[in-house]
Amino acid sequence: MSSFDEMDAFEGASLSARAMAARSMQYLDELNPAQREAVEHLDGPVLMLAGAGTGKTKALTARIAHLLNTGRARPNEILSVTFTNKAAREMKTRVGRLLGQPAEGMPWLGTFHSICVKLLRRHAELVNLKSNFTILDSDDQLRLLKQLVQAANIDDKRWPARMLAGVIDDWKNRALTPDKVPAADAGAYNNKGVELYAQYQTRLRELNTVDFGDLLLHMVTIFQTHQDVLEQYQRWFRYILVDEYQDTNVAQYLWLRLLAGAHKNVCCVGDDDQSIYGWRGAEVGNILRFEKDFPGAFVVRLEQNYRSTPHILAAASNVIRGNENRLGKELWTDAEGGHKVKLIGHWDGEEEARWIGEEIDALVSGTSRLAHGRKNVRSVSSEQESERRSKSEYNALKQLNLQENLGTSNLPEDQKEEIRNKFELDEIAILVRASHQMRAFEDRFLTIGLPYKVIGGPRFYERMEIRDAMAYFRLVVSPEDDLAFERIVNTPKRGLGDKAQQTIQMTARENGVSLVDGARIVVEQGLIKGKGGAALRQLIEGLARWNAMTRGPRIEVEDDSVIDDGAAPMRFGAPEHTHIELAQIILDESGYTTHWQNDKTPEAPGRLENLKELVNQLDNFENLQGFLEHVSLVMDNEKESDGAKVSIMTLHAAKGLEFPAIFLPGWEDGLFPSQRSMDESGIKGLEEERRLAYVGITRAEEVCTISFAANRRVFGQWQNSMPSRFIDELPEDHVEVLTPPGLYGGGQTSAGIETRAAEANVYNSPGWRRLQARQGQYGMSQPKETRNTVIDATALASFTLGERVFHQKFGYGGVIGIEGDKVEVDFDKAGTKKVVARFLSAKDDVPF
DNA sequence: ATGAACTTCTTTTTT
DNA sequence: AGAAGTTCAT
Repeated sequence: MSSFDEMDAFEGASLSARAMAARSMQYLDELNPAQREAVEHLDGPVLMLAGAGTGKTKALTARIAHLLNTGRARPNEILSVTFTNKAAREMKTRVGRLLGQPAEGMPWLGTFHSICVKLLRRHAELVNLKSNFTILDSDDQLRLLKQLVQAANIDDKRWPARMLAGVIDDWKNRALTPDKVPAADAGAYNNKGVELYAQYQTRLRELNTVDFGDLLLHMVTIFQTHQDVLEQYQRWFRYILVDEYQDTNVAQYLWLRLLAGAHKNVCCVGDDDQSIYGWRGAEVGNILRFEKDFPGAFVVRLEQNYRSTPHILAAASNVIRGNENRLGKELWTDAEGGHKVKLIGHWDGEEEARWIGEEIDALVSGTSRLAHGRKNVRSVSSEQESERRSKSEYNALKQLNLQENLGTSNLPEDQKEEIRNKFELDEIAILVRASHQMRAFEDRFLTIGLPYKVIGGPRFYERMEIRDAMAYFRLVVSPEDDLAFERIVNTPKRGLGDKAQQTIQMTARENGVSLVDGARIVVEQGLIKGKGGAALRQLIEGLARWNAMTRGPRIEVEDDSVIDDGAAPMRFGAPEHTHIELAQIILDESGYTTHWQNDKTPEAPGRLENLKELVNQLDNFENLQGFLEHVSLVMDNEKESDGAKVSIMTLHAAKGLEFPAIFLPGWEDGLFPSQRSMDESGIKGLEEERRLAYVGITRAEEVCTISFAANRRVFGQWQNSMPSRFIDELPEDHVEVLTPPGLYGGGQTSAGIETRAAEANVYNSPGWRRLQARQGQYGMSQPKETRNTVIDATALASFTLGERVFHQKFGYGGVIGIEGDKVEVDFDKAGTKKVVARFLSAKDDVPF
């Protein structure tokens, strides 16, 4: 590895400090006082507590510009870490714009993971890896663990490999190598957790592979055990910036502390109220503890919000106030007017989807009652929004038309009003708690022809055909990738079943070689007869041929010790085919393309389409290796957007985004807050759910509509539920309760006796009564008929001994005793419990 | 070895 | 309701 001096020799690189100094410092004038403090306080530890919509990214990018402008650091000496690729991209473009040139000179602006890959490639040998290690995806990880579990003779029914994966992930998040797992965790995974973890790590090394957690873990290990390496980077990264600090886990925290340990020029930006990744190992404690970790830290709060109307802010603030452990911030805004947060209840999930669909139509056509007088709050729109707006020519044109219409035309007042109130589809988003909620909306929007897109949905690179194709590429690039081999030996079908694959495995193991080499031996010795043998020979020969095509003559490059260039030190001459051609050749010659061409299922054409898209994407990369690495790190795909669409996404995926109009459906106890969260993490879990609610509300600029349904299909069975407890936490003065359609006895929704049963149940719930009380207060009419007859269908259900039943909290079980309305159940997972009958449903019995 | 019929279990959230 | 995994007949 390069020495320090060599790095220093790189002084004149990229943007020179002098060029920067010549630029104006105009960006400072655009900041408010708090932002400006955060930007100008360059040295020593800084904690920037930035509430939602307070111009955090603006401050962060201005800070980078200022570091460069004042000559504190060169672009490649600033380490700037984000969590998501999206955030990294945005930072890059905005820094670029600020500097008036592309931010290519900022090689260390990226996600934790992408930066760690770069570092680890340079120091792989220190943790017994080769620098061309591959990165495992979760699919492969699971397959590998399954093998280990089976080899250890563990019943993977009782102890699923998934669970082991979770345990190991958790340890890695806490920066624990197998030898450091505390005794308290020894019982994990049936006492075998630690042992299997160690085996897993060994296996990964054998395969020259790392999983996601390893990227951080290995670097922490290296920094902890190789002082010289650490010091080198401590000196190189003169300034460190961290975005979304509240989401860091222990490993990331250690990594940062090690790197910042010498100069402590670290600026962490975050919002404890937006910490929503605790389940993934994020430690809110990191941000709460910052001042202790870095004594003398300069703490600055950004509290002026540029995004939302006062009503929306008030609603969000009131909800988050319910949390105990916060650093405490109060958002405020200059803006005035705007709409109250809307609240509406529905009969069931489908009706909720239908209603939202109609409201979106109304918003788009300018006739929505949700958004009268939109113009009043336009001035509030934040920077991000105006950027988005200016990006879209279509929108710009529309703005022009709008002004023309308002100013010069003789349109009647009401028509002008309509134009004023119009929203674009891409200004509207639906944020759900759990992704299964999306289906109702997709179904509905498809039938009414409303254009929508699912953000962060099933990802391009996670599709079966893409992963298959990638496995071929991987195998061609690195023939020792056994996992890739396993994936594609019999895809497309080659007549190589379990038995044939076992033969290959055994041969490989006996000879101590990779599966590809094992298979080659199998072919040479003719261990597999007939069709399968011939097909295997063809595959092996193909792999060798394609592998040869990846490179021309090999060229040794002298160690280029340039620290800010992540490229591997070995290069090859120009191959005969471009990697794009090669990819096509691989897919065609392996028979994979044909496989889908012959497939009669309706999704086959789409899959072929995706494969084509995959090959097209290769154009953006120099070679297959580069592409593969990109994919393993950047699993998201920016789909080409043809025309404006409504966005549907999870609340988690919505963090960092904003929309003029937001719909928040499914606010029902058990769904949101999620039952599982509360069961697993108690108060902590509930508080995280509440932060999620806060994140959701604060995404809205002008219109925020919260809704809940009395009935919802869960696992194919109807369940009724109470409005979310968070609804109680909304401040009445800032909420308008809309009258649910179908409440007046009539309507499409009441369907006979079943309706009555469920209505009785829900309308007697405390949540519903609260809602009704509120409606009265707002002068809205009561339902014509108040039904007090309690006919609770589920309570009437009788159970028999031995019957299979389901409980929402405890899962499946068998009935072992009955006492009145209490039933004793031996649950598969939760043990024996006595529960009230109405919380149980017969396994094959629909409650209504 | 393969596909069709049958089962079991799922639902958080993701770099 | 649907995916994913299992079993069974070809």
